[in-house]
Amino acid sequence: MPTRRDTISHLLADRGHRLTGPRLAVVGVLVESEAPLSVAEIHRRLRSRRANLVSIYRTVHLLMGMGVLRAADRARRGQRYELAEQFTGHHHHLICQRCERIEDLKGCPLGDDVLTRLSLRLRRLRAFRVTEHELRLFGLCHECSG
Amino acid sequence: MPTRRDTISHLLADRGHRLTGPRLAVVGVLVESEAPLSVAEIHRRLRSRRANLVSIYRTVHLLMGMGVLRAADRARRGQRYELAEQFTGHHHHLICQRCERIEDLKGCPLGDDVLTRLSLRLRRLRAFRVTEHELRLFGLCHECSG
DNA sequence: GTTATTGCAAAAGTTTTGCAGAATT
DNA sequence: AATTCTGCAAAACTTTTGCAATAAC
Repeated sequence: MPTRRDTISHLLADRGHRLTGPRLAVVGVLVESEAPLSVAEIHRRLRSRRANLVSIYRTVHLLMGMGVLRAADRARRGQRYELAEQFTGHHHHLICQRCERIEDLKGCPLGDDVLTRLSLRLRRLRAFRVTEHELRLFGLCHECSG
Repeated sequence: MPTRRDTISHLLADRGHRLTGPRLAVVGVLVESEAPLSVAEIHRRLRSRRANLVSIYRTVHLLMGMGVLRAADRARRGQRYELAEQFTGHHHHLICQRCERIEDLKGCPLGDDVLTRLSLRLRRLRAFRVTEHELRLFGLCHECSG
């Protein structure tokens, strides 16, 4: 059974990309990690010298283009802010992947019951206390899907 | 009935903050906006001259500290990346608000049925085509809630 | 041997900080 | 009048780009 590392290496090779030290190192770190990592964190886990920071950026972009990686926070240009829910009411977001428009979706597709059960379960099983949640629906807005 | 703008102005004043031009301008833009805005976008909407970029940053931080604003993408230090779901399986994230640890939550609290109905509804009513979704549960991890 | 890839240097973009002058209370 | 707040300048970070040297095929 091939490891995910091997699978991704072959994907790279098959598409004509070279299997270089920095690329394999970055893939290795991402495969081992149980959580999303920033470029700086990848660099740190490589003990700073198996790949230059710039090469990590380039490798990450290459892997994103191939669909092997995805960005956990997708804000491209700067953090975005909105009024707290005491002013806006509870809502979530529709995010267009093409034009980056963000629309509000009032209310909550997760019912109160689902949320309550989920919170209880996470508290018991993982000792995690949920205080807030956020649902983001990605896709194409009415302008971009027309 | 007081506008949200008035409510926030009074909150500022009550806590001893001064009601200055730049602050009121930033609050005004955020109250009017139907979507989260970056600092650069706020600046642009103010036609660049009612407040300096630096003052917008400071106002945003002030309002965040007061609980009036919240950040839509919460990554503090750089974008984070993870393997695509073809490698990890469908999952969501538990995010600790204290130590910023991110844990995976395998599976999906939104059932297939909820998701299907939601997608259909958004397509019909808003012409939005959902292709992906992401649920983030914020709270305290087992280390931080102990 | 060819060509893609790396690493350095440096630029571009975002966010933070220090400080003197301006504005609010 | 007393402070807080602003704007400028400049620093600290994160991310991107150009180019010569290096490494993969």
